[in-house]
Amino acid sequence: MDIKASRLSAKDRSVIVKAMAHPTRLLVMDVLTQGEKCVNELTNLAGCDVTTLSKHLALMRRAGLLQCEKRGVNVFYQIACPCFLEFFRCIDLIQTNQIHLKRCEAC
Amino acid sequence: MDIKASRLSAKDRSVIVKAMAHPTRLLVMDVLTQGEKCVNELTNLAGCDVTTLSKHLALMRRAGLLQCEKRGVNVFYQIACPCFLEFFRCIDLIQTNQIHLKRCEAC
DNA sequence: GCTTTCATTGGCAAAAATACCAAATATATA
DNA sequence: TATATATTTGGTATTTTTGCCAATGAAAGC
Repeated sequence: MDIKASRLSAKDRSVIVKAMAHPTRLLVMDVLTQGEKCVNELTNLAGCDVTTLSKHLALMRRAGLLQCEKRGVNVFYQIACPCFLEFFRCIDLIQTNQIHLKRCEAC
Repeated sequence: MDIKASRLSAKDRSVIVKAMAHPTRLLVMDVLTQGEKCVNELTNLAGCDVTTLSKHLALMRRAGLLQCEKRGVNVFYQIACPCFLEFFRCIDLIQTNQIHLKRCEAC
């Protein structure tokens, strides 16, 4: 079964994009492309307070970026949508591309 | 000649993602997928003050999302990287996908 | 039961982002 | 040159986001 994406409004899109727009959250996304991790592990990798990371994760989950599953005392987070690898490639390309583009003389 | 994207840090990526993370800026991106537009036209579509839109555009340009060209009194903006159509499809899919995903019982 | 570990939530101060006004700049045209 | 139009920049009040502490909840082991 194929899922057809309906067109979102700019407002709705911004909720999702904002949920990615933070260094810590992008780091988490990147780490999770390797597979699921629990909050504890992610906290060590991010190097911030657990409570801070927990709030980042909750935000990302509400936006539909992540899914989580509780097993024992741990809560494991994983990426909800596999298209992010493509997304990051795109983002990285923007920066690289920039160097090759002719700058606008007027601006 | 093919451009190879180097891997960016989460911090560098966040600059680019943040530059998209606003309803008005996403609207602009969407409009510009149809082709270049001048600031005046974009202002009418966005429905905010010209000075506000101008600052949004400057931000997006600095991040490498947009390019601009001055012709006469007008400054025309266009998308710098064609991969955004793919990007938006991905974003829209997240929301649609969300409905189909099993919610995490623990969270 | 009590204790420990893992994770989330409430609250709040600090930092960042946003939006408008006023002013400046640039270009075309009379 | 003076005037009108298009756009950008400086300044600032307002709103939003962020990050930590303290407190709470939840599961596992003693």
